[in-house]
Amino acid sequence: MVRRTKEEALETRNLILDTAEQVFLERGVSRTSLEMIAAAAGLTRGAIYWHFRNKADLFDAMMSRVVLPMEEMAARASDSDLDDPVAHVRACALNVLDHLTSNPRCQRVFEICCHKVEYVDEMMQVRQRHIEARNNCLQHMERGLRNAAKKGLLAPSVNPRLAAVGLHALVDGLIMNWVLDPKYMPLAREAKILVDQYLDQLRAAPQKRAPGSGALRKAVLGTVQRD
Amino acid sequence: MVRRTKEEALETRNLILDTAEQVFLERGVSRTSLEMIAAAAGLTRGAIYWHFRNKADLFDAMMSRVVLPMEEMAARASDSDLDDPVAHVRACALNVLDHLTSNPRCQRVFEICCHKVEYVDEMMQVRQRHIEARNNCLQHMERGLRNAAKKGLLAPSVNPRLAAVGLHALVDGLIMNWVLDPKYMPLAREAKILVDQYLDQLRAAPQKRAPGSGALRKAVLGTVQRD
DNA sequence: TTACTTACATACAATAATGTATGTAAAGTA
DNA sequence: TACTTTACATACATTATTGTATGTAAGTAA
Repeated sequence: MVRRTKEEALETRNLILDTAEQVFLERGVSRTSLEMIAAAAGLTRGAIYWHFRNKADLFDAMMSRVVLPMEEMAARASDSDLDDPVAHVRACALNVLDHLTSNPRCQRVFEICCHKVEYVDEMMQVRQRHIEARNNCLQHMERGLRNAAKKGLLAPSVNPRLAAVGLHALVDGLIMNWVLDPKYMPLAREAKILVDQYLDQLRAAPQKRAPGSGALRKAVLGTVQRD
Repeated sequence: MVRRTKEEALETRNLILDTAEQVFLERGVSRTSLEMIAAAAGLTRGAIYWHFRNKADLFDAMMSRVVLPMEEMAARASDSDLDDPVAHVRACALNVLDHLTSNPRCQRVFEICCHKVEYVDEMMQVRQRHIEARNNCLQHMERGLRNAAKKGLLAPSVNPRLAAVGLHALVDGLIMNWVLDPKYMPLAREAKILVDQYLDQLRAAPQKRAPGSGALRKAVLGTVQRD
């Protein structure tokens, strides 16, 4: 291999990351040596050690390519839709689902960080990052629901924190099970129905119903097909 | 080490499994050598190779100590409560939660198989077993809800399969997030509330409400504390 | 053009883990 | 009691992987 210019070096770096994704997915992070990645990319370990300090650093870079854009999405989502908090929460959840189902790289990396890596030592910080992202998401949802409650959009008996925990667990559970086995169900479509159902239930209190919520409920449930 | 009798050999086997649990939890499955486990147990690799073929076999045995009892639980649960299917589904979900929160070994092994192992090669069969168990659980829930629907216990608009998927994802999501970080919330207590809330919503259809369901709903939501 | 730096490839040394083979003392058995 | 088997421990050979050190040709700046 001959000497490369700066742009070509960046291409090499991306090639390494792409290849690492592939090989990690096939063989798991622990069982892939840097030699395997290098060979699969048509390079040598020298190239990898030039761009990354070691396997953990490479893994981290691979994660960042997926996580950073998603964190930006979340940050942008915080600014909008301040007038209808429930719609905002809904949009957030559906955004994540949409992004996941439409982005193959995201799917691969999710599969890797869910089932192809062990969270010990240096990897523990990735896990910590995951926990913090979740807590952020929860706080965000809770604030949204709390605002909605203040505007009288929710049943007065609804506990915003618990409702947020429930919604998050529902979405997270759907995602996890879909990642585990994509034949599980058509994620984007059915998750949407379930999320709407869940949110509608928060609105449709027996005591006092927001106008139109019944209609929404009926419409939502009406899309459900028996098989 | 001197020669052991049969019962003592069984003790040795259990000691190996207990120790493996510990070390896998601390260092991850890939990074633990059989030498580490042996040393931590005050034995040598010879003992491990006598009782197990290799690390995968040892891992499998460790899993079985937790999974087999749970599968038995599930099998027993299928026989009872045929008159009130919804209560049955509820009991199933809460049983799992109760078992997990009250059984430290179950917690350790869950943590291991969720975050300390990579599902490749021989481990793929463990994953397959997980998928099948989930599908069984889903089918079981769906049947329960379908029976409940036949008895008029559910809103007619409820799709049993989708409702089962939702309930399962909710419980699974709660468990996963609690395993990820037990500080997350008091699992047993709050999950119970959310499950009841979810099931009550299936009953409390706008069109036609089963008698008493409104009271249940109110009682359930009433236990929610604002913090 | 020279001198320096970049972007890799190649070579080397050290370690660690695995599976198997062999050793051994006690337990079981006839 | 003598033999066989069990339940381990010990020793060995092989292989894989890592980090680093060094080499090198091409780009880049003065």
